[in-house]
Amino acid sequence: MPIITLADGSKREFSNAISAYDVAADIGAGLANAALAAKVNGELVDLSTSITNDATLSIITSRDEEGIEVIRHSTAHLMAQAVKRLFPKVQVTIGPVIENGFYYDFSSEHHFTEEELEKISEEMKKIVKQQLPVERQVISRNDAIKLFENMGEKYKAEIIRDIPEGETLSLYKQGEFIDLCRGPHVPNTSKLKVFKLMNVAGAYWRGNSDNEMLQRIYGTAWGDKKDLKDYLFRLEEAERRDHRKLGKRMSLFHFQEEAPGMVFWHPGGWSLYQSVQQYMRKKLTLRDYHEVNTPQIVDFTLWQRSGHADKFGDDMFSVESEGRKFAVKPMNCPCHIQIFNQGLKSYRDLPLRLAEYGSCHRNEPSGALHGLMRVRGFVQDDGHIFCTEGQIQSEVSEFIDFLHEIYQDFGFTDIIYRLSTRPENRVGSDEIWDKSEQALAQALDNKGLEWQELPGEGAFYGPKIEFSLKDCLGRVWQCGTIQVDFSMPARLDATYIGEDGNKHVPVMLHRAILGSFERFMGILIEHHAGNLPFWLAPVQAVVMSITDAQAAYAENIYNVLQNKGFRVKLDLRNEKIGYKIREHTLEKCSYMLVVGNKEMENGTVTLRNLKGETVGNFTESELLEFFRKEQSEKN
RNA sequence: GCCGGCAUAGCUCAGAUGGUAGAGCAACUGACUUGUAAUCAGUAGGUCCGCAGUUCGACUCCGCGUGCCGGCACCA
Repeated sequence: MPIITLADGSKREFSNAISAYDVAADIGAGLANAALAAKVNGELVDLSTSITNDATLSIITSRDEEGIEVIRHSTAHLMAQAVKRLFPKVQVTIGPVIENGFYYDFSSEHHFTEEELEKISEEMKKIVKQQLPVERQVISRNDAIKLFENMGEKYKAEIIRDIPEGETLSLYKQGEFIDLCRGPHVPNTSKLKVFKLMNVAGAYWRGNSDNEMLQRIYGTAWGDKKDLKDYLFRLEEAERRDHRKLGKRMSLFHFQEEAPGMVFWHPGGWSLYQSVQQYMRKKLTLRDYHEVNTPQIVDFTLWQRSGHADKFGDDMFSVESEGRKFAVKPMNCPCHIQIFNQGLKSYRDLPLRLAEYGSCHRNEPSGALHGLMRVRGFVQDDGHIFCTEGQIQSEVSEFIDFLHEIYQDFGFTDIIYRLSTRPENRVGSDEIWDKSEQALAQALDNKGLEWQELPGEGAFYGPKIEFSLKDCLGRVWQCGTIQVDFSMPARLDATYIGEDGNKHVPVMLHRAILGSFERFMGILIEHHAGNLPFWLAPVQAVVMSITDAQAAYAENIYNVLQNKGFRVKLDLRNEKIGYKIREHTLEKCSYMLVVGNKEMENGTVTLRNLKGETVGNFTESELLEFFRKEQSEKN
């Protein structure tokens, strides 16, 4: 006689075991119709699940986040069924839910085309119309292996073989299609109405590049049509922010074939770059960093000693001269140790913070290049903190505060924190790794930050915290980082004299806030959709005249602003004011200063911002005051 | 690097089935002296990514290369 407690706290008693679906039907036909899955005692299950004992129950519909996930998961199965109908030779592999949708990986000689996505989509709609019930069935591991082998699905069989013996597995069957799956799923294919297949891509079996390349079809699925429409609209909006498009339109930078992955910065882009760099310089000084500069090209032996050549030798650009092999530096840390090593250091010198806007080159795989986000030539806001073991905690903590301050100033508050721990290929003892990982985890916890662990993703010399931001399409890019390194200083003979009069090896913290300037520019451009805040805008103001009569007056205002250090342009062209405004708006110039006869008579300018609002009429001194205030917000 | 796609004027893009290219915007010239997102007219502009090949003939078809795009893998 199960007593079922519903989400609203009400209780219902039933005389026999009852399915979640029947409870929904008992509550109301509308709910039964909307029901996709159920949550029994907090566990997400199929609607067909039979409830035999007292339990709490909530019915999951497309209004619940979990309901949407069930839809996406079931839509992945639906797509696999359609693919198998159209391409019987194809083998299925896995089809998980991802943010905003799902994918399914197929093994197939035949390569799917974009047009075939249409056909697959049509077939999916047919299956929806057939209203096939989706049935769960429990099966033993051995029977499952046999079943899929008989179907010729060797990938599924392989997946099951990797599941520990004795575990019960579940199958889901809809019509002729059977898939191994944990579930839960919608009760019937008729529930899957709002989806769109997005694109085809290659993906390695089990994510390993030594394995076969499968074909992945990405799709999106939603609870109702409006949500799908909104999603597709958001995608379009996002594409409009793409830094590669804006960079071209605003003439900030370009790439060309002769220098793949390396940026040609145009005046506007370089202005932005310089604004960011000068801002960082001020901030670093306030935090007791000392800026240095080290060679671009350094003998390969140094990279061998540091351990980089072993792991990354092939990814370094190298040059040869008089029989010596040099590497174009891929990073700055070994060079900073060389500076540390000059002269005897005392514990009193620690922590010693060295910073460099170090230009680095890495021969990234061609397929990895992506606009400004992933390049071969870049500059880091790099820094290395040499300290004692006891200073790690406070240095990391201070660094996180520093990073937050900087991100805040640039308008970033949505930060993803991740801790990458020891990889298989590494240097240093396990004790040292234990200590380093704990130090970083504790620093994050002390700040009350929510973080995620990435096991095995650390650098070869130490664990790291990664601070990531998202691009316009939701792709996550690492910008900031702090890494604990107990190994490299020893490899490169760094020592200091401790309180005890003996030599000790310092700990080195590798750290960056922006990461690479290039990537950060990309993120900045997308974050602001090109409408950079005043203090960063390549062109802060354009002075424009209505007719020739105001030319001298306009030029004077232009000169005053320029002499005060603002980035200004003058537009005296014989064009209509609407034409000039349109052009400078598209160029994303922060303020437009219009001068006509009215302004000339009153000794003012009319200020218009990028949103198209008239800010007001300003005299010369009022204007300077206004701009100074805008500028000083961040500097 | 791997799988797939793409590469035409400064930019955005048209150009079935092979017959050596076209629009809009931008540029240039001229007229217009203009009040808050496009004034009008005219002119010029192309090794159709590169290299080979098939063909009487290739922007178009085949091959190789390069770059870019979407993923995957990689990311000190």
